Amino acid sequence: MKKKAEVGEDPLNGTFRLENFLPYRLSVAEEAVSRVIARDHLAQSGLTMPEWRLIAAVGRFGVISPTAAGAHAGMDKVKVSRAAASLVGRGLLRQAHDPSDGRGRLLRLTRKGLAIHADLAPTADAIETALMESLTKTERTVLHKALAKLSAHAGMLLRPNGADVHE
Amino acid sequence: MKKKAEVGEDPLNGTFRLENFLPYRLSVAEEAVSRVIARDHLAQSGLTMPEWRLIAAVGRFGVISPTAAGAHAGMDKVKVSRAAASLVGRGLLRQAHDPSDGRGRLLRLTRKGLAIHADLAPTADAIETALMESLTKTERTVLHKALAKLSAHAGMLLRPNGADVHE
DNA sequence: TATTGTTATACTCTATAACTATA
DNA sequence: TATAGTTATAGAGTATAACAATA
Repeated sequence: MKKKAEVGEDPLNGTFRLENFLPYRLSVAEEAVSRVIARDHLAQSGLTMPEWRLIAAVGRFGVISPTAAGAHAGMDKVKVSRAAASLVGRGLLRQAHDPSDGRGRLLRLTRKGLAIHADLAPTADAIETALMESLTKTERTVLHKALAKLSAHAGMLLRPNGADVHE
Repeated sequence: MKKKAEVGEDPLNGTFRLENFLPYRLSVAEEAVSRVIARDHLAQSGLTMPEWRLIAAVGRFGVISPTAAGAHAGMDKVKVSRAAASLVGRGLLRQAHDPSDGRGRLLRLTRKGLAIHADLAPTADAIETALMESLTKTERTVLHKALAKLSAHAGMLLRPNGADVHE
């Protein structure tokens, strides 16, 4: 009787190591980093990550449409719309009609929003510095480049067409 | 009257570039990669990411406790418990009582679960290969190392104690 | 007919804590 | 009292599609 043998047949043969799997490591790193930011910075300001990103995008350009802001912050229009509504409610953002297009809006920060934005840049620098401390100069450079390549490549794999790996 | 000047005072001065901010780039890369996996692999098997990870952990060790599996898959006990319940419901996982500790459980894959696990390793290799294609050998090596360092460093920053950046 | 933006819905995830059963 | 695991609950995030107004 080899019943037991069938069930237990060398369970280690397909030695796949989750901890060496790039997507897993990416996910772990991303979660750890997000957690630091959420706890040490967002929590105090009462901002969510999408709100924080929107403030960064609007603050950088001064006046910008929701669509353009979303493109810069990696958010779709629904997320932008909700983050904007929330920020308006807290008096950090102003939404005006675009005089040149009746459908469009123009976003700009209020004085309160600008104050938060002014804080945001040095805070982000501090975060980045704190995180980057653990890396050598080469690692920092390569990491940035590798992440950019990975994002682009994954994005390409995602296209409905080129989607197939084994083509 | 300098009202206008106050509101609009050089909005570009704190030139913080979200797209160069490491946590943002990490998040973008992670999302893109997750999306590829979810769409091209998980969707077809009907597995969620936690379920996939749990199968990987159990499949690798053959027999393992939920706690130990969670430690290997980066999941807390609640997530493990839910993923396990779901996998048991689909006939992919078996939960037995730990004879040496009445509180503990022992997880092992069913034959069906083993079949999925057997598929999982080559699939993961294909994903990894497809993603890594875009990187040079050096970039791959450095990326792995940098992610490990970053995770560890962020984890350290998260400790209730050492939490302070400016100590 | 296409586009900008808002709203609705349903689903997944996450975090916390309460709970059980053992130790 | 502490630990292994389960269950409950509420909050936040996500995706999708339906919708209104305008182009």
